Amino acid sequence: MEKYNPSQIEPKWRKLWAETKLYQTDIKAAKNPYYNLWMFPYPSGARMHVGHAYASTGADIHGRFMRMNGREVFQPMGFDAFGIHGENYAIKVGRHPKELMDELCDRYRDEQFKRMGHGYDWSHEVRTYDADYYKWTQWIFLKLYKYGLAERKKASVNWCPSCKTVLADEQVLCGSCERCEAIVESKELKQWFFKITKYADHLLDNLQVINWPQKIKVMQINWIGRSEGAKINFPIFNSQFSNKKEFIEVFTTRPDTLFGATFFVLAPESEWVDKLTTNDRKREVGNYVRRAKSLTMQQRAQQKEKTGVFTGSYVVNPVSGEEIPVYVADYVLFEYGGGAVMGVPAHDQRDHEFARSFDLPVVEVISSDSSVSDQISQEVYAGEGTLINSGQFNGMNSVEARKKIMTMLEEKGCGKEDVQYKLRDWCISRQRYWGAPIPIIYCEKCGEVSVPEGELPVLLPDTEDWRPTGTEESPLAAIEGFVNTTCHQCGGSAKRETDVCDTFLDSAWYYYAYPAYAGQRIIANRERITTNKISLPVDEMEDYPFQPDILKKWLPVDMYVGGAEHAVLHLMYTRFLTMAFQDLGIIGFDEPFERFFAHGLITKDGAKMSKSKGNIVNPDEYIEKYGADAFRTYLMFLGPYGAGGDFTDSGLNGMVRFLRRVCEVVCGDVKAESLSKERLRLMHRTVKKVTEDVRDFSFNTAIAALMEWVKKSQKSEENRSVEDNTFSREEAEVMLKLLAPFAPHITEELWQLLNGSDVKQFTKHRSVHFQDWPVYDPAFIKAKEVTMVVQVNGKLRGKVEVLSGIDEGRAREYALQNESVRKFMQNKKVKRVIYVPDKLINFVV
RNA sequence: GCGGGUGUGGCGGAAUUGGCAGACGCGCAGGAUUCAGAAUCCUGUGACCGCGAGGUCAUGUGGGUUCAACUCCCACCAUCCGCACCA
Repeated sequence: MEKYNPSQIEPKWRKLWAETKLYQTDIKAAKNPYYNLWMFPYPSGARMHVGHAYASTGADIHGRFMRMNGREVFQPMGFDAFGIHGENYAIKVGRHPKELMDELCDRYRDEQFKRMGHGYDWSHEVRTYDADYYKWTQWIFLKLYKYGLAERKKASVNWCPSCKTVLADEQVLCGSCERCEAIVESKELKQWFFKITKYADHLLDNLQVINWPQKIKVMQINWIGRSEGAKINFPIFNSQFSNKKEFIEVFTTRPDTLFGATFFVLAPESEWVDKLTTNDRKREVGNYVRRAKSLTMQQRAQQKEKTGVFTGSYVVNPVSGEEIPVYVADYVLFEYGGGAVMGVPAHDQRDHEFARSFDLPVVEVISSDSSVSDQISQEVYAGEGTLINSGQFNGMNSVEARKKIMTMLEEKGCGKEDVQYKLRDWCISRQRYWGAPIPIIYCEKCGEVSVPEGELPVLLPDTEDWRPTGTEESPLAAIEGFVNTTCHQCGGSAKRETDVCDTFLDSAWYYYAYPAYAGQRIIANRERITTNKISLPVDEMEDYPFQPDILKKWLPVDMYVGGAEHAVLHLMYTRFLTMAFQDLGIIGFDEPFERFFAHGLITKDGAKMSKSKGNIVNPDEYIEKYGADAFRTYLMFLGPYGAGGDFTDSGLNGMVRFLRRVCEVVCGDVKAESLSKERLRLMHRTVKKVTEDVRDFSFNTAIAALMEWVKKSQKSEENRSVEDNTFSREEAEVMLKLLAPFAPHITEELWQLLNGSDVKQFTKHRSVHFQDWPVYDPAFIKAKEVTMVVQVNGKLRGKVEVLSGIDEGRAREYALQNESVRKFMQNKKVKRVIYVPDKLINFVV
């Protein structure tokens, strides 16, 4: 091949691959299945981003590698195009979401993803806004509803004033909306929730058995936020209540500090506030609560000074018997631990700040066991230590005291062990248009009724008034033909739920749909569910989208590649859903992804890419100019795939140079028929290195090894003597196979040239992508002669070539033949010799 | 504040897990080719001293362990990410 011409060969091969259905997997017949999945993208801009190209390329390389290692790889693709991200973009450009998403998905697929040369099986493409898809999203909602995992309840929820909808906790980042960065407000609204909290421990425990990056596991652990402690009852001491034995419950992780509780604080939203406020303090407390409720959570957290007001009431410390004042303060969260806190100012930073503001007594009850200087440096000691000022528990270690105090409380019936979680239920209602309608109706007589499964999907009505209203109601609420319906139970008039599902529900189950999806629809299955773990008996026959044989063959997903930013969003929701599916008896496993790999992010010229900086990398331009192979390989060469890298335009030239050199080296006239030991060693070493690196997602070093191989063999003895730059046939085949996952087009072209194949007779078996991955022979890797490093006092003083495996005495002899070494050894006495066979000898003098 | 990560030439990054620091690539410099440029090829490229052979210093900073430290330990600094009044 004279010239490296990607613009000619790349489209040619993509066309042939499509025509021969090279990447279509036989879902039913596959014997050695491997489900390789990449987080499907959501179109939220005119074109695909370079981040999509980067992430998808790494996943594709993994899939190709597994295929060449004998697995039947299923690598589907689709679009997460239902939901707020796409809708926000539609609002921005003033287009109807349906029309826009059809256009964008087609463009992303046909003009962009297909040009990357990925081995996707597009015959199973999924789009989450297809009625055939969201029918099953609604079906999932109904299943969870039926078994008590979905419920409508009034709660304090996050409201994004810009997106005009509520959001789940996970979709609020540092007090701002995940999508538009507006500051989130809190509102008391009746919304639909999925009970993910029921699975808190299951989600936590399973982290120990899945092969996921530690980073993601830690984020999930922190998000679930399991705390072990106690619930303690504080009796109310107040003239208004003197006759009743009422008490307030608080949660604490430190019951050992109970003797140090000198005050009591309620969250402004707590129902106790009204009950406990004495008449003379009603006005002041009312004002404070009103003000607190008007602040966003972020504003509350950013206040420098702790604020609050006295309610006029007292509660009794259950161990010391002291009456302690009850305050209302906005530093106490209503959603956590019952919205009340016992104030221990000596051992909690926040309580200490509050006590200082209100001149409340500080009683030290834990004495630090560490040195005096440590104690002085810390105002508030939150660590473990010895109990003081704590009655019969004095002198006891705080860890032990914790248990003893809990036992005592339990015996007295005023407390018990308890576990609290930071995790809250998943709010899935959205007051938006572009989502799956929640399949529930409200009947005047029967109340809340689910839509019968046979009536699914509840179609999203077409309308021109689809923009968010800001009235706490979805635009669907204004469409009478949609809202008004009849109750299928009593036949009376009823109204539909008008909110739609969170888009994270759409994406929480898409990988179940891929294998079941063919010809744009899910092939449903009629099955009797029998293994239901949730107590309700299930005896009906019903349609469901999971065909047992396909499920068993393809799921769980073998490898999932995606961004770490979804750690507590998609990755948490989808684990929850899988666990729920198992408990519902519709699948037989509880983790969706056996392995997950989090890719890094790319920067441009050292800076984060952003429109304002004008440093956006548009993949199309680079593919056009350099070809997909060079672009792919370059992206993977930037840095470790898990860490990302920095994109510079000039770097691509180097990759084109490399691919051109590969063409030269593979297609020149073959001169070296039998390879020297050195050349063989080089080849086997490269196979080993590339195999291990690709297996470990170390794509950058795998490419470096291939480059090194080309460079070194060009300079080897054979080539120098014949003044030629070619590989032997064996080397050429191995090179093409090793490079094939990175540069699929050019390797296919060269493979066909090498084998003199006729393009018209191209089949799977003739494709380089269906060849067996090369194996290396360790016997060839081992060198007869090795370079031994000679050190004197740990400093490099010389190198000698020695036979591999010589003993220390011989090594010593060789080493001392080196002049430079002798110079440093002169007039010195050898105290010690350290010998590392085949590597190094060090004389200590 | 808490949790996790990272820190190596002009730049992106290597280093078989304690054993030759800087693989590979970009960039740069010199040379070949060319009327000239582009492209391509060859050579060089951490810093400092030296004409040279060679030497000294170098992996964020300071200490330590070791014959030997980018790698292990302690302290600190910088930076990125996540969480953030979770009792």
